[in-house]
Amino acid sequence: MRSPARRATSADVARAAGVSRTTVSFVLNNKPGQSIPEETRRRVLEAARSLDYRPHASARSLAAGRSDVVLLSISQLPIPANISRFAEECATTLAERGLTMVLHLDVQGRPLADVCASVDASAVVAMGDLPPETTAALRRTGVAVVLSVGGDSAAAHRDVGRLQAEHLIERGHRRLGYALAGQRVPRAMASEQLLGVEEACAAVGAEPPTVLSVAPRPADAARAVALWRDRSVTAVAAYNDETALAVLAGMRELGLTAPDDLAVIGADDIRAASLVTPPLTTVAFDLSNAARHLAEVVASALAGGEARPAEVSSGPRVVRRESA
Amino acid sequence: MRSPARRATSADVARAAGVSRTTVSFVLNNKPGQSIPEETRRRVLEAARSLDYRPHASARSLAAGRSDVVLLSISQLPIPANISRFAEECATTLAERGLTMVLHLDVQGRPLADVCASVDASAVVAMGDLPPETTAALRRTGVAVVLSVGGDSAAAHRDVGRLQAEHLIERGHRRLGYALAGQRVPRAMASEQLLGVEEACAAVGAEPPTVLSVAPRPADAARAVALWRDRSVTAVAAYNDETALAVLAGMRELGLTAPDDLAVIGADDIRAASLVTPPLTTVAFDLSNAARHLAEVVASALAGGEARPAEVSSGPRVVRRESA
DNA sequence: ATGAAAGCGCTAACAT
DNA sequence: ATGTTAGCGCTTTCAT
Repeated sequence: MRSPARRATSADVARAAGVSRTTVSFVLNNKPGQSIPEETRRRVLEAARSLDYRPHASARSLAAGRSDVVLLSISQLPIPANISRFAEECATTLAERGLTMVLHLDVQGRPLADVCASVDASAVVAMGDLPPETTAALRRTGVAVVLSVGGDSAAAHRDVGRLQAEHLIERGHRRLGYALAGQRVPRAMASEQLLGVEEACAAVGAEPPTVLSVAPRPADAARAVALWRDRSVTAVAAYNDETALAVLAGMRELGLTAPDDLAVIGADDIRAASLVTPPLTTVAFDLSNAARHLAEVVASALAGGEARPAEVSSGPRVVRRESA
Repeated sequence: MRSPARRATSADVARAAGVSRTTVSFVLNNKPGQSIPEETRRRVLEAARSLDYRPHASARSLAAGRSDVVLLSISQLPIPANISRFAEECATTLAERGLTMVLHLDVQGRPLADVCASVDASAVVAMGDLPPETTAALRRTGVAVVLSVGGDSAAAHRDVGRLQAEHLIERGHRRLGYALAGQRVPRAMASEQLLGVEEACAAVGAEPPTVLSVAPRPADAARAVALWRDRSVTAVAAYNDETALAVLAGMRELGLTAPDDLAVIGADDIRAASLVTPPLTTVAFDLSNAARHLAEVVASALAGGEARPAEVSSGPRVVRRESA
């Protein structure tokens, strides 16, 4: 009947180092404005290490009034590849600042505020838009920082759309189509991107794109393709690579091939993009800069600064392959 | 200069309802063995609602000795579609039991135990294997329940492999290949699946599969394909759909087509599988039953029961398309 | 430079 | 049936 292996507390560390708990707290959090002799500091650190001490998160945040948990709320499912990468980068950067980021799949019928309260998050960043009332609820729950990326404030997706259209236009196309994903998708993201396409068209005096929604099924896509060709569209920009793949499949069903019968450009650069025939031209966006930037914003906001929604630019670039 | 909008505490609720904090705690957690009159209960609930009261997670877990946070640790990146769905289902089921599940991307050079400590998780389930020392560290950190799915204990992937091979064998193939993903992947998952393939081969007296690793690049895949054909392999089972897509791309590079020159079967049924040419035959596995089951195990373990690693079966089935 | 002491908001014996 | 009380482990002001 062995003892329950109680976890080491700061009192244990204090005892082992022969100092008070206050001192332990000071050195472990290296509180500024204290002048702790190197020797003492060393003893404390050593004691903590040897006891494998980890502060009890709940006690810590109860006392301090804020946790160091950041919640990243994702509302797209399955989680797109670039968002995974974004999340990873965010987590890493935040970790460097002593913060812990975890993901939440915002697809269950459960108020975001509930989840935040349960994990005691002190910041939440949402991919996509956040309804104002949700933001308010979050604030009321005690979440200090609420940010959303890819929402209205993010110019990133507009750039993606612009790039897609510019690439197509450069290759001589004048009548463009835009393929909306036939599934639930953050409205703002899609419409920003479309806006970018429209701007690029307008810039060269071309007609606005013919917007069609295409579900990820060859048959559905074929219908859309036929429609575009009726309207003498010669190139289409798709909301994302999966949608672009669907368009390609639709074309195949009609015996058409890209880019000659219809040029197609996607967005995301998912793995499959380079594995199909013809390999899909797409706009890759590297969210990792954005992620690092965002993480900094969150961290400094939490540290007392202001939470400016941060123009998150993703530095999109076209990856030219063969479909356009 | 308005007040900081302090969050309502259980004391506020008690005051509003005209009872003690103990009573509030009892009715809010509906503690068994107490006989609270309906009237009192109603008053408390009403007060809580009107104050938009949410228990402070850290205070609660500090006092109770355990949080209701469950961490799902994922080590594959990008997050595969079926794992997203699995996670969603888990979260939903756990929520019904009052638990909150969040995701952790286990790819940063940060000990899992650290993260658990930071979010004060009382259970962690890992997709894939967990090194024994990690498990030990977790335990030491105070994590009550440690489970891993897709690890040694999960027969699920073996079934996937068996199904792949059986499908191929049924269609007359006797010399099989197996395509390992050319990237970091949970060892156990891959080897379980491979084991399934081997078993199915053995069952009909066929030679064991020729295992080759293929990176997600057409050129690399082409090399593998050539090798298989040298060895008179006529069909290959791939670790997942992306790998299968790569094989298909490699074949195309060699002017070969599936299933005639080489039959290919994937696993996962990702969206792109149905959008390529030829449409990819694959094994779909619905992890949602598994998820619900797992959630139950976690919940009851947390409630005092034992944490049996749970035979998580995913009910895989082959989705026959045209590549095999 | 270090320590004593007072909470943070909650739960759970124990009393009434 | 409800209230009193004592912590949970930590941070932080105020003394020393």
